[in-house]
Amino acid sequence: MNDILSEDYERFTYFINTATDVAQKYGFHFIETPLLEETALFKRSVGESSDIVGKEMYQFIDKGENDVCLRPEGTAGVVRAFIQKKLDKAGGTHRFFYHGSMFRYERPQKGRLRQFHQFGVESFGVDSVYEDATMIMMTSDILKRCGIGYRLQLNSLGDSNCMPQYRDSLVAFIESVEDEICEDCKRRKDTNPIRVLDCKNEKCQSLYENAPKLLNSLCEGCESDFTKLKKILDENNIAYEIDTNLVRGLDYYSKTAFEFVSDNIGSQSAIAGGGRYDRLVEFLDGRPTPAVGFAMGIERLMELIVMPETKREGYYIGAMDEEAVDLVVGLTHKKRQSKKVTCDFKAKNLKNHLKGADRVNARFCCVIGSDELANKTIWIKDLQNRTEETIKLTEF
RNA sequence: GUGGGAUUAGCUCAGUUGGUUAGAGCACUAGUUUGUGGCACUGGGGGCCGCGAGUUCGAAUCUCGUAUCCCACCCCA
Repeated sequence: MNDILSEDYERFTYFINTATDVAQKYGFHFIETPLLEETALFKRSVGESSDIVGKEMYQFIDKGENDVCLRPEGTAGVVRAFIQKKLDKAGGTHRFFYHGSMFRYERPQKGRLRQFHQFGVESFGVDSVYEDATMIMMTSDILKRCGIGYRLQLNSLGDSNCMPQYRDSLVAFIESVEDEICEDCKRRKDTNPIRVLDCKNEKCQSLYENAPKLLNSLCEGCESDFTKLKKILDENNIAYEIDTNLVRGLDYYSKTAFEFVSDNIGSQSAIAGGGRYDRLVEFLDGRPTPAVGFAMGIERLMELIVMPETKREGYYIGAMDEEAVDLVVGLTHKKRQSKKVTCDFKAKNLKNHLKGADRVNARFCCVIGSDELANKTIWIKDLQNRTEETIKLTEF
């Protein structure tokens, strides 16, 4: 759990605004879904075998005996809303983006919080691999506009034609070496066998060199889509690495899987992840609808965002005489109808007012002292150009 | 769920073998000319030393418990 304020808030909103602008340029529309959903939704979509559902959900029974939980990710809720609004039956394409809090009960560490924020995008109704490429381009655009460097990792997970077959052959392979692999891998064999491939245990790794490769087992359709995707990215100058071990942790992904990683933020290096999930809508009782999406973890991006230079803005108004304070307050109220104004209620000398104006990064420092009070004028200094003038109050 | 580290001023941290009134830098506030900013100088405010027990003449310091945070594993954004 983390508070977001001051400079963090500046960065946070800067990211949301930038990502929103990019998503809108791609023709996506904002969608807001509830933080609370029925637990069953995530069990059916994310998958019972995943850690997220297995042990990381903030789950409870509410006063109406409903089994609910705070959403651990964004896609399931958006798909639920998509189906509930009968957009699956309406046909056509529907493109959404969202941002908000997600909750996972895990041991916190750098870049991993129990309440965190994601910015995500979901596209429904487009089965073309061009849409997959578009998702990657959008992610890349957002990161670039925020000045964030990244590596893009790419894989294909196959579809219902080729994936189950591959899974079986992999499990058979694991069983052939089961006596020699680590405890974690033995567990993974049952929960999520593909995960064994990126086990960090060296002994396991050497054993798995001979394991069947997912990319060699793709069916014709998946194979040609993957080839096409790489071609599109090449032609649009988006660099990528093929990572045959890249497996999305959520059960609903198929075909394209991608992950953007940063080497500069500690061990939690994934800053964005996504892929295609053509079967999810029908898993949740909608009409079969191809879909693809991605999500970005905002907290992980925070320290990587390069903020634009802040410019001096607005006015600072202060008094050097107690008698002028009331006047200054009135002027501030008037000026605030159109400008950002900071007002200091304490009478102090000019130097302190100038310091104060600097501190709030004001463009103009306006001061009324005894001379100005007598002459009904106000002294104004442009702190950027270092020019100054004294004008009549009626002109201020 | 497993392992390690930390907790002293608003922030980053010193603090000797246990010994007077617990320090520094930054930040804040004021003054250095009732009139010129980012710098400098001088002063000032600000601490349940995470919390609770214990040992001791005496604990920020030693012991135990507890809470919180951090880092890593697992997994994920």
